[in-house]
Amino acid sequence: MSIEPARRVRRSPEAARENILLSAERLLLERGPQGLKLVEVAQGAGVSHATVLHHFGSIDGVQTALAEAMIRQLVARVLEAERPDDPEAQLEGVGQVLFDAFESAGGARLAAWLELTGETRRLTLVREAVAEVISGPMAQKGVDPERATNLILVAVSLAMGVGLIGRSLAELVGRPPETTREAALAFLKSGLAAAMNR
Amino acid sequence: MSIEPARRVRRSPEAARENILLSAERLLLERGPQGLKLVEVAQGAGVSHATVLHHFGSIDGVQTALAEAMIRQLVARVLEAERPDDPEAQLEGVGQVLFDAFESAGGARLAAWLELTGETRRLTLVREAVAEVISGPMAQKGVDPERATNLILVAVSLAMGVGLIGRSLAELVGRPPETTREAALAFLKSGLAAAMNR
DNA sequence: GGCTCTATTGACATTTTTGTAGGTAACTCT
DNA sequence: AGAGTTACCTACAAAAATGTCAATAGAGCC
Repeated sequence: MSIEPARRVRRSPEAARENILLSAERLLLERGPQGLKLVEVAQGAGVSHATVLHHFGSIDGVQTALAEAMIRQLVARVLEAERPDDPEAQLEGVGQVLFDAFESAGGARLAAWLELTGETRRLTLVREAVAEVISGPMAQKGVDPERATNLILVAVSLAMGVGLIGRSLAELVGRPPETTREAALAFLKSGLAAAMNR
Repeated sequence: MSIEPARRVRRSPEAARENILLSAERLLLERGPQGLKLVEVAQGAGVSHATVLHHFGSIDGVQTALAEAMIRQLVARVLEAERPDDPEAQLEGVGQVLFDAFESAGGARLAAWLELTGETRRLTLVREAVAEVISGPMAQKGVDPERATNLILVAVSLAMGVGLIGRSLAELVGRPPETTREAALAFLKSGLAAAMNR
């Protein structure tokens, strides 16, 4: 019996990259930064590691591309909250969405990873998103930019912290995992309300 | 000229371990989890990498020990805030200290690292610290345990987020780096006040 | 069908990282 | 001073991870 050469799947460059990045993201999320190895990424994507190199040049290339892709996702997700025309409803939902974004799809873990890796330069997209919120719904509600900025800084930081350690923290003190998130959301909401009424 | 065998420093096992962990911590903080290599740790500690293995068995041993040591530090730092006998003063300073703990000495980065690595089991110490605060100053001020827990969850998460991305975030939107921290602290303080008065 | 283009791959080469073994030297105790 | 203990080192070995290269095989086009 002859050895069958494995049947190849040939993708478009874009599809190939996306496929690989998907595997990389999965790995990053469930194994941590340490688990981002060339061969594992390749395996998870169902291709040889040479293919990964072909598309990204090096393992750093993969990291960089992954970071960019994830950030794009994160920002897009947050900005979706701006859809409704009513600024009131927008702000109502903004906290919700913010928390979702950082909690699901590993947003917080992404940010933490970026920080730990020192790749904070890559965050231009985030700046733009923040600017958009400040000049958008915030301004419409008459919050002065200074205060609006502060609020956003706090809200994002909080979402980050909650997304990262919220669940474990709650479980650690014997509460259901969503407790942190709910408490934080309530806390944020009351703070927001206080800031708007003046 | 003869080759001088390098003069050896002989430490006690404890001192040796501490020396090595110090180097490891430095590396973790400035290079990220990826930078925690056996030889680099050894170099930074001024010993051969074989010595590191002698004391910790493996690179994982180093990681584990480091995590434990750092957590111990973090918790100790937070609990220091309980020194003053006056519960009012305690709560006044608790936010401050919490933020310090997570910001300086890489507390937030440690926590993030733990999360990303999935070593969250190791956090028993944290649970104890939280319990202590709840049954200590909080109870004395008459805050019911449920609400106290929620407050702590939020405060810790916030401190975490601020410690991790606070500075970059502020700079990202063109503010001085301490802005996030100050805003968060103010936000937290007003929230705390609200929670106490009822 | 035959041609071109290139995504894909296996096999090899290199570098990095981790781990092992045996001897040496610093310290303590008698 | 001599002996025992063990932290420490150098040198070597093994494994893991990254990267190179030439050949192969899908897919579109003539």
